[in-house]
Amino acid sequence: MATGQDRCGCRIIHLDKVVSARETAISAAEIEKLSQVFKAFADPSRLRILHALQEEEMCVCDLSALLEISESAVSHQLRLLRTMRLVANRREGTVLYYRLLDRHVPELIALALLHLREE
Amino acid sequence: MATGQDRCGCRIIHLDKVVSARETAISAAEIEKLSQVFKAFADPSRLRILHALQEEEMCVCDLSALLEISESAVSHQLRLLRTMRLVANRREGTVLYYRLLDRHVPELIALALLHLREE
DNA sequence: GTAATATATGAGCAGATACTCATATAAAGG
DNA sequence: CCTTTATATGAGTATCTGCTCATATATTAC
Repeated sequence: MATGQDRCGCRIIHLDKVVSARETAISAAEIEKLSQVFKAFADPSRLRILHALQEEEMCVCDLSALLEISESAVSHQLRLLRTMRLVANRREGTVLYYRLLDRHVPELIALALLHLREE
Repeated sequence: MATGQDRCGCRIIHLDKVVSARETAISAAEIEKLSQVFKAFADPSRLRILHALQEEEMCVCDLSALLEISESAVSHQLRLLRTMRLVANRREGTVLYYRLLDRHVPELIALALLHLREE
């Protein structure tokens, strides 16, 4: 494991802090996944989709009308959310109804909103 | 307010759902701010910085050593987090010590981690 | 004052991202 | 079978982002 001192010009003032931070640090793999979760929430269109689905399942063209963006754009975002396992769909004829797949989604949005509103 | 029907090719299958979703929708301004909050968490380097600062305040070069990225890169990320009012600093001589400015930061990270680990 | 240290900041660039547009697919109706 | 409807998907593109590199600033030591 590199200490950081063996790298060009990389000084450490408080080695103890760095060492103890390394001990409690989240693994690189988990950090990567974590950042992708937040990335899923880090776009206005996806946020609005996730928030709308909190109330009830909706199909692509309804979401398109709600957000006032193209159905293609909605579909692309839904694919990303599907890949992230945040939403799932159910087919009824030609219509696909999307729903939230995870109870943490509303919690994360609510917590972030709380943060905003306390500023 | 546009109903969505007056736009080229924008169909609505379930008008009732769209209308009720519009009623409970978060305002555009808040959606924008919300997405920026999540964006602040949506990068591995920033996540690691925020997580490290949960334990104790740290200076730029310590964070640089911890993350193994340049001090300039850390400084740029810290500026973003400062602008977002997620961190603040205190000067002691030439050293700037950064700390978390918001109690929701650890909560958001913990909640997202919980989500990950329940998969 | 000058030099050194710790950090900030602007420009520039490679990669990521959120859309558009055209095309493909899947189910239902005829 | 062919057509329509609802959605998916690939390519292309403009914008955004996270870094590097060079330079600027602020504080301390001399």
